[in-house]
Amino acid sequence: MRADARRNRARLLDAAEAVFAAKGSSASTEEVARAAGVGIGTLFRHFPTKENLLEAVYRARLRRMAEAARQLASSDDVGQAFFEFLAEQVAHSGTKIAVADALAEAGIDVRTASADEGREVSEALGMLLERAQRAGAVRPDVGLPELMALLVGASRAVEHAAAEDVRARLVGIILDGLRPTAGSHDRSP
Amino acid sequence: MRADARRNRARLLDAAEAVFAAKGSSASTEEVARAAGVGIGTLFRHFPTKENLLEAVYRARLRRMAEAARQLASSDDVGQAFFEFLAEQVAHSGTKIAVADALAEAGIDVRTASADEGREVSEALGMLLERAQRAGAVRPDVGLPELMALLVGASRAVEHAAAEDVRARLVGIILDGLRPTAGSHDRSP
DNA sequence: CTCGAACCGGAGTCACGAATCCGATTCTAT
DNA sequence: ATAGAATCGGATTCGTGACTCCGGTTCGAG
Repeated sequence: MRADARRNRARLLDAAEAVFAAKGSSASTEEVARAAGVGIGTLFRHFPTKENLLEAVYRARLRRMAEAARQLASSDDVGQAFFEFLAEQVAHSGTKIAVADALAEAGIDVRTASADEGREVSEALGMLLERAQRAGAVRPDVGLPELMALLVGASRAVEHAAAEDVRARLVGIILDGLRPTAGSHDRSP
Repeated sequence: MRADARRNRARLLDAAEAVFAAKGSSASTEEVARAAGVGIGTLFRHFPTKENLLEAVYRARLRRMAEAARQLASSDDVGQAFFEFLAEQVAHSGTKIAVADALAEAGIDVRTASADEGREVSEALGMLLERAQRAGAVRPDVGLPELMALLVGASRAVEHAAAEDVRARLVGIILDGLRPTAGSHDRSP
């Protein structure tokens, strides 16, 4: 693969992630190409289908997420790491709609195309969850399915909270539901 | 307004709600018309724009939601009523994507078109929340914005949980986050 | 340096879906 | 019962966006 081809492919992936994050996955391919600074032809050579491009973006995102989870799973304080991970993933969920859509589509992809990345995330997240539970930081009746669905929902919820402080409190509320016994309910940090 | 016109309008609204709930709001107008048993022309006479049709569906949904909240606000046990309301709205959120999208779009409409219904929901929900808090059933640092965002997020989350028991547990987790101190964490009812 | 292969770009094709138009078909007031 | 006004329905128009095609350009091995 030629050097310029690889560079363009990388640019396209980055641009796609940014554009889809900002405008939703119904943004046009042309816009992605423009944002990447390449022609449409180039986009379609690298990703023969829009769906294909979306899938690539999702996979990359999933891979990063799995990586983050894996790293945190071996942290000193697994409980704290667990909640930090969730807060991080939700709050900083790309810039906007990214993680939610990524996981939404991933829910489909897991069973179809991007099975590898899906499994990766499942394993890493499952590990993190299990350890956090064993450490007594998370109520024991929460399973991996609940956690993944909750992650999606939390991301969505945050999208609909404009103000920053509302977002923060929202994440706090959701995470508190995961604790074995309710934590401090202070409104200000 | 002629009787058949009114009847067709009602049919269209029902069909639209069902179709959009089942297939998302990107379903085609033709499909809605077919489901309603009328021609496309009829659809566009009643709702001159697809956006217009969507808005009508959302408004209707919001109105029903506000109505439900109002009724429960004067219940004997406001706390229980509060949680039942949320569980009901989330679980039975139309059949699929409805409430989430409805509220999502409503978030926009509230500031623009369907201001009336938006305010209605806000008031009713705010009332319900306040009373539930005063009754000590809901932690006091939760505001209306958090609650509405949480409603959206919870609906979304539930969508991504296929199994019925996962859904139930998920709702439980989310609602527990709203309690002043964690409730029972039993896995089975 | 040079040549061929691979890559780039964007004008053009094609399909799909929203919205229009008007002859055919009801309804309702008289 | 009947006129005529409003409504219905679907063939058609128009716009948008995914995807193709091919001449021009760029890379890199010899």
